[in-house]
This record gives sequence, structure tokens and C-alpha cells, in this order.
Amino acid sequence: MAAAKPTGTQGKRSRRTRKAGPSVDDKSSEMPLSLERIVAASVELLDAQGVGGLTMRRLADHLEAGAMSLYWHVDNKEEVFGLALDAVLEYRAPQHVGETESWRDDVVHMLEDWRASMLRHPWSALLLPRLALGPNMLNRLELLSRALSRAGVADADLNAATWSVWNHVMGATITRGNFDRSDDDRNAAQIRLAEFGERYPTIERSRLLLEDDWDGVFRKGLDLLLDGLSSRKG
Amino acid sequence: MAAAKPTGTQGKRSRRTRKAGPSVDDKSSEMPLSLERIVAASVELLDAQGVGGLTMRRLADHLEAGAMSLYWHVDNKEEVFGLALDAVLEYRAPQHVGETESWRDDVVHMLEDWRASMLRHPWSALLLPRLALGPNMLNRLELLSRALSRAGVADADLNAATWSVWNHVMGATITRGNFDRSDDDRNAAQIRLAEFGERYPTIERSRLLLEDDWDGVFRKGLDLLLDGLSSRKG
DNA sequence: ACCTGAACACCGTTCAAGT
DNA sequence: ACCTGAACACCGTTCAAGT
Repeated sequence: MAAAKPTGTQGKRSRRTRKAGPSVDDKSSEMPLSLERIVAASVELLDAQGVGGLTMRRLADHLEAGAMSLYWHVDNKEEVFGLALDAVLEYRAPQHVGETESWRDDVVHMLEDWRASMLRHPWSALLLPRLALGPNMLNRLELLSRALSRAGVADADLNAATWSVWNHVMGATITRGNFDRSDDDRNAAQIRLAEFGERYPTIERSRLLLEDDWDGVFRKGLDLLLDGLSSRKG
Repeated sequence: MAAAKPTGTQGKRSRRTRKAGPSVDDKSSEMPLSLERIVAASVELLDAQGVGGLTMRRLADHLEAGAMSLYWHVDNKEEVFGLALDAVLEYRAPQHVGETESWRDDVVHMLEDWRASMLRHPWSALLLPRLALGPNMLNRLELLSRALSRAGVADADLNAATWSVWNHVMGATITRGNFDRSDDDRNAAQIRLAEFGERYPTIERSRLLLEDDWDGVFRKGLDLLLDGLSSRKG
């Protein structure tokens, strides 16, 4: 998928540098396009404008390139999304992972790092469920599965355990992205709820839609799952 | 949100019926637009073509209406999505709910019904995490929260428990939607994985990406959560 | 090898106008 | 009250052409 068109040999642009003069300040206007630059610009644009804000034309503009130049480097917009997503999901595991005696700490660390990466780029949680997995995401999945296996989850239960944990991270991150609105929005939602009077008494009373401790929700749910897993392996 | 523009008084279309002749078969061409018809057509279109296939123009065509007529009934495309989504999430609770002694059966039934509704309309799982909650979804959330409360979850833990269960359903449904591909696709994915050789040994060996028992995965994860909840309430 | 503009077949939405 | 077409400001992508 990220098969990567030619890369590496994108040098020799000598002739062009002179036209713009000696200004060190000429930004990226003189840099040739490259997959790396395209991906970096995509992430910037997505961070700034969200999924709907990334447009092939805007992306090209952002790179000060002709509108259609991107198509030499990339097959289509879907590929741009895929590359941007995987770029943001890179995982640098601390060395100590796997050496600790506590598998649980390893798992919690990996998952919190994953969640943090997605929260830093809110569009990623929306994109991940509809794209193929890139190498960085596959790597995270591999490490997660390995950690659970090392923790003593039986082979027969390993996939269900892996998917359950994956689902929890995905669900929690997506949910937070959708409900972690501004205080104003939250208050408006609660008021709207109150207007319905008798229809939603429980979630009105518990102020469910006003949740503001998403980190806590994530942790508590994860604890339930991990407790279940460790009690089950006996 | 679903505030509903005028509805009900959409009768008197006497003059038009004669032009088309006596044919009983003249389909919807004579019916005036209405929110209900628009929503029904949206669901049809989404079922047939997916999220990307729903277009205001196509929707109008489908309704044999002028291209821009929809805008009298609806503010914008986002509202159409919201109405279609909530339409598909209606819940008809069986009467016995709440009378059973088994809270756990109630919860499991509600969640499997919810998941089944979303799987019947795969676009709904993609849409739900980015739209405001409509009345039907709020109703499901209310019933879920109430069931957990009745089950003995302490008020202080109720919201975290509700969100955890919600996250599991969302995550599991979205995941299945993304990975439950055809056999061909799955085999291709596994082969691609094998090509990476040493990079993903665990998920290659466990054939994680070839998962085909998504119902089982959903159930097992849910059991872990509910076990945790019932053990915690003591 | 790399980039470009023009062109095609679409979008969502506004608006002034029709009945 | 309800519907319409024309128009505006966009899209993604193809293609023949440039260097």
C-alpha cells in the first residue's frame, strides 16, 4: 500500500535555484516534491482543517506546486489519507519493553501512547476505521498481540483478547473525539436533554453527556478488560 | 436537531394525478416530498451506495424531485445524514425488559440489537461517531444506563461503565465493518503480511487479520466487561 | 523523471423566481 | 407553502503536453 514510488533519487535541481536569487528565505518554493513532503503537508493540513479540509488542490497549493503535480507521486487521495494516517501512528517503543516483569504496564503504556497519538491528531481516529492498516499500525498491533501472549493469554483466546483491547482503544478515542466538546456545547446539550423532561431521566441525572474525565473513562474500561484477562488465564 | 419543519399538512395534490393517467404503477412520481420520504430514500441510497454515494442531487433524483427541492425540507446534507442515522437506530424494547431478574440478559440483548442494527446498515457505524445523537440513540443510551444502574453499578461508577460498554459496541462494530472483508481480500492481506516475513510474526502466526468470528469476538469482550462490572459491585 | 494546465464530470448551497 | 433552474465556488482525476 505504501509501496512508495521512486524515492531517494530526487536530487539535481541546480538550475532552478538561481532564478529566485540568493534569498535563504525562499521557503519551500524551490524544493522538489517528494512523498515525504507530501505526507508532512497532509498531516499539517489535516491538523489545521480536519478531514474535510484536505483537498488535493489545497495540498498542492500548500506545497507551492502545480495543482496536479501530486498525481505523479501518489495514485489518489485515498493513498494520501493512508500515508498521513500511518505517519502519525509511528511507535517508538521504550527499550525496557519486554524486559519488565509487568506485562500489564507494557500493555497500558502501549495503549496510552496509541491513544495519545490519535488525540493529538483527531482526524486519525475517524480515518483509521475505514482505511487499510499501514506498517506502523501493524507494528502496534503486533506488539500488542505479543504482549498479551507473553502475559499468558492462551493462543485460543489471543485474537479475541487482542481485538477486544483494540476495540476499546478505538471506541474510547472516537467517543472522546465526538463528545469532548467545549463547555458551551456541553451545556447546550444538557439543556436540550432537560427539555425532553421525562424521556431521558437517567442520563440527565447522571449528566452522562457532560462527561469531562475521558482519561479516567479510558483507564477504568481498560482495567475491567485487563482484570478479566488476567483472572481468566488463571 | 430533528426539529422537523412543517409536516402533516402535505395533502391536496388532486390536479396532478390526472396527467399520469390511471396507472396504479406511477410509483412515487406523484407523491409530494416529505421528511419521511426523504429519510427513507436516504437510507435506501446509503444502503446501496455507502456514505460516499449519498449526494443531494442523487437523492433528489431518486425522489423524482427537482434537484434543489430538498432544501425546503432540510437545512443541509449533514441533517440528512443525522436523520438517516437515527432512523436506523430505532429500538423497540421487548416488554419483558426490566421485569426479568437477569439484568445481564437485558444488557446483552440491548447491545446485540444495537450492534445488529448497525451491521444491517454498515454506513451507520461510520457516521455515528461524528454526528450529534438523535432521539433514538439517546433512548438506547438511556436504557443502557438504566439497566446498568439497576444492576447495582454505583452512581459514582455509572458513567464510566456506560461509556465503557458504549465504546465496546462502537469499537467492535466499526472494526468488524473494516475487517470483515471477502475471503479473497483476507487472503491477500495475509499474503501481504507474510511478505513482511519477520516483522509481524505474532499476528501472522495467529492469523489475526483473518478473523472470521466477529460475533464471538464481540461476545467475549462484552463478557470480560460485564464480569468486571458485576464483580466490582460486590 | 518530473511537473503542468485545460478539461470533464461531478459536488453543496444560494437565490431569485415560479405556482 | 412548496418547488424549480441557473449560477457560484468548489471537488477528484485524466490526459496530452511540456521540460
